[in-house]
Amino acid sequence: MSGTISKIAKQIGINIETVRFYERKGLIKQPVKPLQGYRIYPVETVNRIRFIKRSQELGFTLHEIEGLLSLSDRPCQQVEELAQKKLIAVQAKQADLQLLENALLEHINQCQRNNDDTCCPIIDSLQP
Amino acid sequence: MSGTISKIAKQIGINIETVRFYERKGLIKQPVKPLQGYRIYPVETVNRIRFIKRSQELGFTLHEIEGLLSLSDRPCQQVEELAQKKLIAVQAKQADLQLLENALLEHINQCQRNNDDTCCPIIDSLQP
DNA sequence: ATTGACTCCGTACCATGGTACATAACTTAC
DNA sequence: GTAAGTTATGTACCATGGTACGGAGTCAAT
Repeated sequence: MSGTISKIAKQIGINIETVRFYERKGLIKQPVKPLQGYRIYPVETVNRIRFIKRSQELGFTLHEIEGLLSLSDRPCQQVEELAQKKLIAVQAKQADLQLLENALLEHINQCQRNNDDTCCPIIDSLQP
Repeated sequence: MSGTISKIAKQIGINIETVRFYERKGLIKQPVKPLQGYRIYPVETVNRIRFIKRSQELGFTLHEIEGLLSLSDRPCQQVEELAQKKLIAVQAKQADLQLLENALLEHINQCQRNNDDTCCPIIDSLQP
C-alpha cells in the first residue's frame, strides 16, 4: 500500500512524473525525506491520488478537485457548505451531459433510419 | 453570409484569432488573397466553422472533428460508429456522476446529523 | 567496491484550444 | 487626402494536465 514513488505510481497506474506534478501543484504533500533511504508515500497519499484520478474521470478539473480535497481538513459546518456547492456543480454537469446524450441519441437515430448510404444525417444536421 | 474575416467571425460569434487558428490547424482553408481588397470567406467556410463549433458542443475534440469532416464524403456507418463511441463514454460519465451525487447527498445528510464538529467523514467515503 | 536500479531536483518540453499583440499595409469614410 | 478602421503576418503568450530529461545522489546485490 505505501511505498516509494515508483511503487505507488505503478500501483495506481500513473506516471512517476504525474505524482511529482501533483506535489508541485500542492494536491498531495511530499513525504519528508528520511535521513536514510527514499521517501515513503503513505497509504493516505495513495488514496488521495486515487481520489484525484477518480474525480478526473468524473469530469472535474484539478482546480475543482483541490476544492473537493479541501473538504476533509475543515470543520463539519464548512464541509457541508462546500459539499453543497459541489453537489450543485455535479448536478449542473449531469444536466450538461444529459443534453449531450440527447443530441447524440437523436443524431444516431436519424442515422439508423437512413437508407441512403451516400449521405449521413449526423454530418448533415451539424451542417447548418 | 460570406464576408471578410471580422464579418464572418462576428456572424459566427467567435474570435478572429480563432478563425486564423483553424486555418493554421488546416481545419478550414484560407481564401486566396485577391489582388485588390481583403480575403473573402465563402459560405462553405462559414458553414464549416459552424460545423466545428456544433461538434465541439457535442463533446468532440478538434482532432475528432477533423475526422468527422474527412468522413463527410464517406458512408453513414462510419460516422454513426464514432457517435456511438462518444455516446457510450457520455453515458458512463453520467453513471459515475450519479454515484458521486448520491455520495455527496448522503454525506451532506450525515453532516447535518453530526454533533462532533472536529471530524467530518465526507471525503473518506469518496475515496476508493 | 562496483554495477544497475532507483530517487531527487530542476528545468524544459509536449498537446490542446485558443488569445494577444506588434507592425505594416491596405481600405473606407469623411 | 487624411484619419480611422481592418486586414495581414508573424510571433508570443495563456491555462490545463501532464511528460521527459540531465545530472546528481542513494541503495541493494554480487
